[in-house]
Amino acid sequence: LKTELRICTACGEPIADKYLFDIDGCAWHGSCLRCSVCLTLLERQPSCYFRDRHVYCRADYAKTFGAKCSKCCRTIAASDWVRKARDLVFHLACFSCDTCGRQLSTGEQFALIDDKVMCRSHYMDTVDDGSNSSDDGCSSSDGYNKNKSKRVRTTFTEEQIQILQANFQIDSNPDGQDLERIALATGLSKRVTQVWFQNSRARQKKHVHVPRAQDLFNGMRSDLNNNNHSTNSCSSSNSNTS
DNA sequence: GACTGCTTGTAACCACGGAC
DNA sequence: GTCCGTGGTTACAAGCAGTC
Repeated sequence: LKTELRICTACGEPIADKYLFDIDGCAWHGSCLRCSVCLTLLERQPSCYFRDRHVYCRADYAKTFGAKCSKCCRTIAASDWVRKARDLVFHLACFSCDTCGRQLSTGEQFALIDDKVMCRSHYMDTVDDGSNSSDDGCSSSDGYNKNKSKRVRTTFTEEQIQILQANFQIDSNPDGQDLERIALATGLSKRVTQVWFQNSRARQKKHVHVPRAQDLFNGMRSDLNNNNHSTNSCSSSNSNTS
């Protein structure tokens, strides 16, 4: 509450309102506090950003001044999952080996050479090539085969699982565009997302079948109970089922 | 507590088939 | 031929029990 009238930074008019917005020494009418990019009214927003005498909503500030992914050079949104390597920041899906393109997982070892990310195996290849044989032929054409038996397992976060499961309930068989959208939302690669949906469909089928077998078993048990003194063959089939 | 071996769940992969 | 789905398999990671 001010005793002297202050000038609104946006409209230049004195502010006679009971309340005003004061950001870094500049004042606004509540009705004048808008994002300078999208013009969204920020009066009731939980936060806003102020830079070079311009006000921004959260999203536009991130777009304009936010960190950029060191791989794709696109802006990193506040909601994006990221990985950090030294002072570099990557989208989760962009944090992949520059040689083989494989997305790197949490806890996995990697190398950072001249702002390029390398998985452990390709980094070791590079080191080996430099120190041992300069070119033995096998690594140049298909060096990945050497490490093909080493399968790297992605560990999903709880949030990623929630997003995937929510989408699975809506559509268990999403098309390519939906897969890309879900991949973007989770920060996973499209391939990993696709495999997750494949496995989930298989799991669902499996779990549908298991209860039926259980029902069958329960049915047999109830039959057994109904025919209280049945023959030994019944009990033997019972044990087989279990 | 540390180590080992076994079991279980599941991500990733492969082979195959169908649709286009 | 390419793309995508399914079913089956492989390999990884975590949990658990047993042993020292």
